[in-house]
Amino acid sequence: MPDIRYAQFCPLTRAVEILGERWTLLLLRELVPGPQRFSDLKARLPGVSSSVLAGRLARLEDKGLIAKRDLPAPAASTVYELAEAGRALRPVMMELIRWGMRFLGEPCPEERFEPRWMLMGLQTFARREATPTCSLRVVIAAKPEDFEIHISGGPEGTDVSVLPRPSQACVRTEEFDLLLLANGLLDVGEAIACGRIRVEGDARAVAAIPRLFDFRPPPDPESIHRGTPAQTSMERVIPPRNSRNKTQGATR
Amino acid sequence: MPDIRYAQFCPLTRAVEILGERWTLLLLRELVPGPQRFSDLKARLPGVSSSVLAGRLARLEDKGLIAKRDLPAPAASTVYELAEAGRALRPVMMELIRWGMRFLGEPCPEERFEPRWMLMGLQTFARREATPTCSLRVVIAAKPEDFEIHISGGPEGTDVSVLPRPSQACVRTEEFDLLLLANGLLDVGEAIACGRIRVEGDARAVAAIPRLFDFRPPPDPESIHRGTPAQTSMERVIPPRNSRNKTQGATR
DNA sequence: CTGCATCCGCTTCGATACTG
DNA sequence: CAGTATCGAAGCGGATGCAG
Repeated sequence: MPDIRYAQFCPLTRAVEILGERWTLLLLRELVPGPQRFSDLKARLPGVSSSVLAGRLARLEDKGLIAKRDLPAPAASTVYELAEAGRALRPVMMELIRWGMRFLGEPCPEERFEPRWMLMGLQTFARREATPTCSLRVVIAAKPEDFEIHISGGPEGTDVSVLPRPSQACVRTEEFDLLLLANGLLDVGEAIACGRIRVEGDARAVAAIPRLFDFRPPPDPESIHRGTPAQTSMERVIPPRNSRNKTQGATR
Repeated sequence: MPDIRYAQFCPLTRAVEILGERWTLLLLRELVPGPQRFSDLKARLPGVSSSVLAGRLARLEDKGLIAKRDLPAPAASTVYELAEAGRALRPVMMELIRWGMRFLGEPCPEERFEPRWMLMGLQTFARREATPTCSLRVVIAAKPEDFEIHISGGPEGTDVSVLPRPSQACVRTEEFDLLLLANGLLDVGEAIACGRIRVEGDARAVAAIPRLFDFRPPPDPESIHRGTPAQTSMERVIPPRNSRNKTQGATR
């Protein structure tokens, strides 16, 4: 399994040499909430073949993104978990999630959805200015097993985690309704009224959810500075040199 | 050229469906400093085939990442430039550059280097706390033509741009010596003394370069919170359930 | 000369089967 | 459960051709 090489001395090239293959980033995303076994990964990545998955895991372990660990006591199995270089990908994934939101659209009927995929999304769009006063446990009902997300006040605003927190309230949702609640597409009171979500404990913790997140994309800097965005580029306007003429060495 | 589809309702999946193919992100990187023609892109991306490049360009235009524009007056040619969704990739690229720095290492002899690849790198590692007092024009000597980068004080600390700025000083460097200067691997006085760089104007602008950038990677949050990073994961420790036993529906 | 389209040999991928 | 082996299909790199 030879490495992909672009033969460029550039940090972005180094990154895509490691991350740019099929499945690689999605595989790493699966390891963010916690360690996973080979079969867990294969089951949650529909369409990936065993050999490709094994190859990816070996490469990523070799590069120091993930580590293989043997479970000790009862479940004698091996799990894969993020290593330091893999954990350092969090800002990359969050920016990819922020950017990818504009293409999310509506879910196609044949598309899968795993509740854990919301974890980093909620972390990405959590407002740093807003801190929840009540700690909330969210149970997302899912088919093989439920998935829990804890929303509480942290040192840097809203804290979203899978780690257990003491919670004053608990809400049970289906599918990606938590996402709809967070960006205001699903009204909290309405969802409670029609039984779409079920709340126990302090209901204000659930009512506060829409204020804790901000899904709006950042403004385009080009449309701020200049008037006609269609005429301008990101940095320079045009390179009007045609091929190699006499102005070759002119450094102004 | 059918789209890559992972059949997952997830913003990260949407992002890698568009960006995850070979060459795509490197192609977009080439458009960051300004518009480029088809042949420019093909020349600067060694190894890419015409058909793949044409396919990528068509797809990216279709998705709204880039736009095709016909040059008006003398050079009757078409150029590709970033559109809004392509410009919005800047944070993604910067985080990929920040992450990829740990794998940059030394340049292999067969690896290419383009001065423009340093632009976003310098922007990524520019310290927000430090603002240069003198504006500096950097001319990087390159083979087909030189490349210019302007380092000046901006509203958000150090400003690095290809756009022309009024400059109090000018320095001429070779290859990636600007990178070495910025992270302190090449001493300014020493480089001047041995003729490796040539300075005109206020020499303090060049001497200030190492203070304007910080290439250190951010600390691993895991190694801060806990004592034994080898034993812990990013979020949860282990999922010790073995296959499907009776605890399937227990939500604690 | 630029901007592709076409063809060809090679690598990679996806699906299934098989094994320790 | 954790992979390895196999095989047809698709994607890719390189060369060539061709229209504007």
